[in-house]
Amino acid sequence: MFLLKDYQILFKIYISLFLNMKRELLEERFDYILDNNLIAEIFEVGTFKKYLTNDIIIDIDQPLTHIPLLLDGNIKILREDKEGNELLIYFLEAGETCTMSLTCCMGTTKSKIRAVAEKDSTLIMIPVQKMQNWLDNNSSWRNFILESYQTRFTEMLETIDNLAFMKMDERLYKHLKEKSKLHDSSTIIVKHQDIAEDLHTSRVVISRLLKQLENDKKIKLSRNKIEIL
Amino acid sequence: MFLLKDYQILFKIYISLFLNMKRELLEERFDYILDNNLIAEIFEVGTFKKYLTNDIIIDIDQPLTHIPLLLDGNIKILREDKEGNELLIYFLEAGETCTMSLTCCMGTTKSKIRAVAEKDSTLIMIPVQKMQNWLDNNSSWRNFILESYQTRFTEMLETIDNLAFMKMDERLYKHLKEKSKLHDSSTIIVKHQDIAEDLHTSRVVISRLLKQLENDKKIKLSRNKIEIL
DNA sequence: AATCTTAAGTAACAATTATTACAAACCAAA
DNA sequence: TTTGGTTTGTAATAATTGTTACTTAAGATT
Repeated sequence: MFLLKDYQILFKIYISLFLNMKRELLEERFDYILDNNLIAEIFEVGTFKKYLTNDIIIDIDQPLTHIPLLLDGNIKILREDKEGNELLIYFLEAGETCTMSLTCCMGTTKSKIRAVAEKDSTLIMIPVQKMQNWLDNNSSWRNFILESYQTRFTEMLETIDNLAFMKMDERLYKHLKEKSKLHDSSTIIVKHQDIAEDLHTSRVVISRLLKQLENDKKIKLSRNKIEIL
Repeated sequence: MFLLKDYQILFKIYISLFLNMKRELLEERFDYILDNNLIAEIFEVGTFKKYLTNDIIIDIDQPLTHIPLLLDGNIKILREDKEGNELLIYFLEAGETCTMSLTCCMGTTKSKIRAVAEKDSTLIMIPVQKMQNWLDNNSSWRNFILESYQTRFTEMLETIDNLAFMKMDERLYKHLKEKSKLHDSSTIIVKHQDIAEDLHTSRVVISRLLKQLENDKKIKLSRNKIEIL
C-alpha cells in the first residue's frame, strides 16, 4: 500500500474508470481514503474519452462545458491572435488539467487558445457543474485545482521571461531541450516550419539559427529531425 | 442595505478594520450574512497595514509569510531576471490580491517579482496560515481567491500577447492608455526612462517612438508629462 | 540671472529579426 | 530511374530595435 496525495488518488480513480475497472475493485482499492459517496459520485459523472493525434482538439470560441483532464500523452497549449499568429505557451503533461479551460469555463472571457496533441493522447472531460460542485465539497479536488493554477502560473511567468529577456537563439535552444525532455529522447522529430510557428517567427529565421547551433556542435540536423548533442 | 458578493463583504470588513470601526458597528452591518464566528475570527487575525509611496515593497527572495490585500491605491507588479532586467506584468488595483504572492507562499518556488506602489497605497497583510484555513472553511473567501487567479491569468495572457504579437510602438501606446485609465487622467506624469524600464527597452527607443506618436497627433509631450489626445 | 542637475532630442551606427526569392537536397511514389 | 512534392539552405535586403555619444531644453537652486 503506497501513499499518494489525495488528488492523485482521485486521479487514479479516473484512470481506472478509463480502463474499465470493475467498481468493486475500485472500491476495494480506494475506500480506505475516499468514502463511498465520493466514489459513487465519480461514477455518476458523464465522462467521455477522446483519442487525439496531432490535431486541433479545443478551439475555444464559446464557453466550454467540460474541463479536460489529461490521462496520457501530452498537449501543447498555444495562444492565437486575431491575425492567426501563434505562440506556444506551455505543455500539458499526463495528470494535469488545463487551467486555461478553467478560466474560460468560469469566467465570461472568450479566450483564443488552441490545444494541439503532439502524440496520441487520452483525456477525460469533466462537466463544469461537477467541477464547481467538487470545488466546494471535496478538499482534495480543491487542492488539485489550486495546485494546477500555481503550476500554470509559474509556467506562464517563464513564458513571459522567455519572451521578454531571451533572444531567439536562446529561446530556440531551450525549446529544443524542452521537447527532447518531453518526448524522452535526444532526437526530435519536427520540421523547421513547426518550430517557427511555436516560437512565432519565420522558418528562415529558425533554419538560420539551427545552422548556427549545428556549427557550435550543440545539435545535429537532418531532414525532419534534430538531434541534441 | 445594499447587496454585495460575499467576498466583497469580507473585504469590506477588512476596510472597516483598517478604518478602526468599532466591532459592534461591524457586527451590526455584516452579521446578516456572515455569522459571528467568522467575524470573530477575522478580528483575531494579526493584520497590519503599510503605507507605501513609490518604492519597492515586496522583494521575494524567501518564501512569504503574508499575503497582501490592496485596500487603496495601485501597485505594479514587475518581473525581474538575474541581470536585473525588468518587465511590467500587470497592475494591482484596490480590492485585489496578488496571486503571485499566493504562488510564492504555497509553492516552494522562489520567484523574482517586484511590487512597486505608483501612488500612496494601503494594504493589509494576511498571514498564510489564516489564508489556508479560510480556503478550506469559507466558501466566499475561496471564490475570492479563485476569481483572483482567473483575473491574473487573463492579465498574464494579455501580457504574453503584448510581448509576442505587438511591436514596441503599439505596446507603448497601449501602456500609456492603461496608465491614463489607472490614474483616471489623460495626463500622465512620468519620465521616458521609467516607461523604458516598464517595457524593458531603452530610453532612447521610447523617446523616439513617443516623438512619432506626437507627430501622429496622438499625444502631447512635455518634460515629465505626457498628455493623451 | 547664472549655475547645476535632470530629462529629452537627435544622429549615427550595430545587432537582431523579418521578408522575399530561389536553389539544393531529400524522400516517396509512379 | 524519373517525377513531384516537401523540406532545408542561402543570399540579399528591409525593418525593427538596441547602443553610444552628444546636444539641447527645462526646471530648480543659489
